[in-house]
Amino acid sequence: MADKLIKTRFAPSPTGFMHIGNLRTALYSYLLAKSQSGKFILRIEDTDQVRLVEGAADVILKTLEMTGIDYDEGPGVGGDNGPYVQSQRLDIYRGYAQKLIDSGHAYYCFCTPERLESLKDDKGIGGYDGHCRSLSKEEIDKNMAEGKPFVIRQRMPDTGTTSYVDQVYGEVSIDNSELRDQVLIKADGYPTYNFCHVVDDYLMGVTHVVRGNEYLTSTPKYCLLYDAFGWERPCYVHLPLLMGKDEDGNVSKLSKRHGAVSFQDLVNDGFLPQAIVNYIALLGWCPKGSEQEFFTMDELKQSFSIDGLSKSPAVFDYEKLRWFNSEYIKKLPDDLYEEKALPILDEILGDNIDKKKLAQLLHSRISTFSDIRESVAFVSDRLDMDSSLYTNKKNKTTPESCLEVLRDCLPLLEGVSDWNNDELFAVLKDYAASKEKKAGAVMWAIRIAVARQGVTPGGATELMEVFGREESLDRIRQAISELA
RNA sequence: GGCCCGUUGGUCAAGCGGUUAAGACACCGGCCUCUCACGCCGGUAACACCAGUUCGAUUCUGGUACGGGUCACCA
Repeated sequence: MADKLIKTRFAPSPTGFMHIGNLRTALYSYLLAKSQSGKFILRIEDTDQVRLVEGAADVILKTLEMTGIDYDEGPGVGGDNGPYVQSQRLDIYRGYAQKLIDSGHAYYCFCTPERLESLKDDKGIGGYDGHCRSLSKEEIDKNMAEGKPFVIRQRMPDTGTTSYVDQVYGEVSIDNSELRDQVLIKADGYPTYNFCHVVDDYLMGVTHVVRGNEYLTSTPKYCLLYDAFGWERPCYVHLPLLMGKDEDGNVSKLSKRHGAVSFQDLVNDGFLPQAIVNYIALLGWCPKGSEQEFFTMDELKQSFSIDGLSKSPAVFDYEKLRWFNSEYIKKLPDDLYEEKALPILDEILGDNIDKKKLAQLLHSRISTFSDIRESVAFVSDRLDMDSSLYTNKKNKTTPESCLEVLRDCLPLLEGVSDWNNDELFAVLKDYAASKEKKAGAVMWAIRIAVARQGVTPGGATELMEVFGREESLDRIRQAISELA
C-alpha cells in the first residue's frame, strides 16, 4: 500500500511585498511536497479588507515564478479545489460557521469594540471574557432584529489540555484555559485567518501545514476546530523564525528596520534569485549527511527532509548572502553575465570606454550587480587624488620615481600601434627591463596615474585597454603635470 | 505578566552517550600577482549555567539564566 500523497500549501496575504521569511516558508513547504512527489498549492488569504493592497497578489505570483517555485493548484493554474482566493469563498465559510453554531462549538457575540478594549490591561494584554457565551435564543434574536453588529466566536473548552505533535518541535501541549474564544467570522462578514485557513486546508486536502512558529501556540485552537467538524487533523510543521540583528547587536524577528527584507528589494539590490533561494534554504535547514552548500532547485527537492530542519531561530546574514551571490555571479556564463552587467555600464559610462572589457574585469570582483556602480566611479570621473598614492613600499615607488616613469613611458605608449593589453604590457615590461626596474614599479606608476585611486578592478595595462588610447594618454599627461 | 518554544565560535551550522567538537561566511596570516579581487595554503574562535542519570555527558532529565514567540473583528 502506497502512502497517501502529501499535499502542502503556501497561503500568503497579499501585503504588497514578499518578505524573505515568507519566501523561505513557501520554499520549505514546496520542497516538502516535492521531495515526496506530492502536490503544492497556492492560496491567497485576502480576508482582511482593511489591509487590502491593490495588485499585491501579482507580487507573490511574480516572486514564485522568479524563484522557480511552481504550484499544482492556485490562482492562474486552477485546480479541483478552487477558488484559491479566500475573498471568493465567503459563502463556504459562512456555511461552515453555521454548522459550528448549530453544534454548539461557536456562538454569536455582540460585544462592542469599546467593551473589548476595556478588557485589556495597561500593556494591551487581555482577551475576551466569554461575555456572550450563553445568550438565550431570545436575546440573540432581539439583537439581530435591532441590527446590532455581531461576530461569531469559537467556544473553547473550559478545562483540559489540547496537544498535537509537531513534526519539528515534538509534542506541544496547551491548557485549554489559555485559549480565548477567538473570532471566526468578523462583523463585516469576512472570516478570520483562524477559521478559514482550517476550512480551506481541509477542503483542499492539505496534509501538511508548513508555517512559521508564531503559530505554534495557537495551533491547538485549530486542532479543536478540526475536532469540532470531525475532520482528521493535518500534520503540522512549524518553522524557526528568521531574525535580524540591529546595530546594537540585538536580534528580533526580521523586519524592515533590518534593511532590505523583501525578495524584490534584494533583486533590486543586485542579488540573483537563485542565490537568494540557495541562501535562505540553508537558514534553518541543513541536508542530512552532506556538506553540500550549493543547490539547484532540483537538488533541493532531492535533499530536503523534515529532520534537517532546525528548531532555533536563524539570523539573516547579508554578508553570507553576498558571498553566495558572488559565487553565483562567477558561475554565470559570459553572455548571461554581460546581459546583466552591460546595461548598468551603459547607463553610467560613455561610448569611449571598452565596456565589455571592463565587465570582464569586474566579473570576479563584485558580489552584487549594484557593486558595479561604485567600482566604476573612477572611470567616468577623474577623481581628486593625493600624490601619496604613488608611494608603494613593496614596489619601492615614490611620487618622484613615478614621475620619471610616466615621463619615460608617455612617448613609448604614444608609439604603441595596437592598443591592447598584451602589447601595452610588453612595452612597459621592456621599459622596466631596460631601466633595471621592477615591473611592478612601472605598473604602479601607470595604474595610479590612469585610475587616480589605489584599488582598481584590474592592473595598469588592463585599465589602459578599457580607457582606450586617447583617454589613457590624456590621464597620464595630466598626472605628469600634476606631479611636476 | 501567563503560557509555549529555543540555547554549539561574531553568523549559518554538523553532531543524535565515548570525536583532536566537522564544514561554510566573516576575520587574520601566507602564496600567486601589473594594485585589488579570484584561486590556493594556514590560523584565531563554540558546547549558557547548576544539579542529576551514567563507568562516561555537547548529546538524556530537572532547575536557573538569557533569547524568542504568543495572548487582535492581522495573518
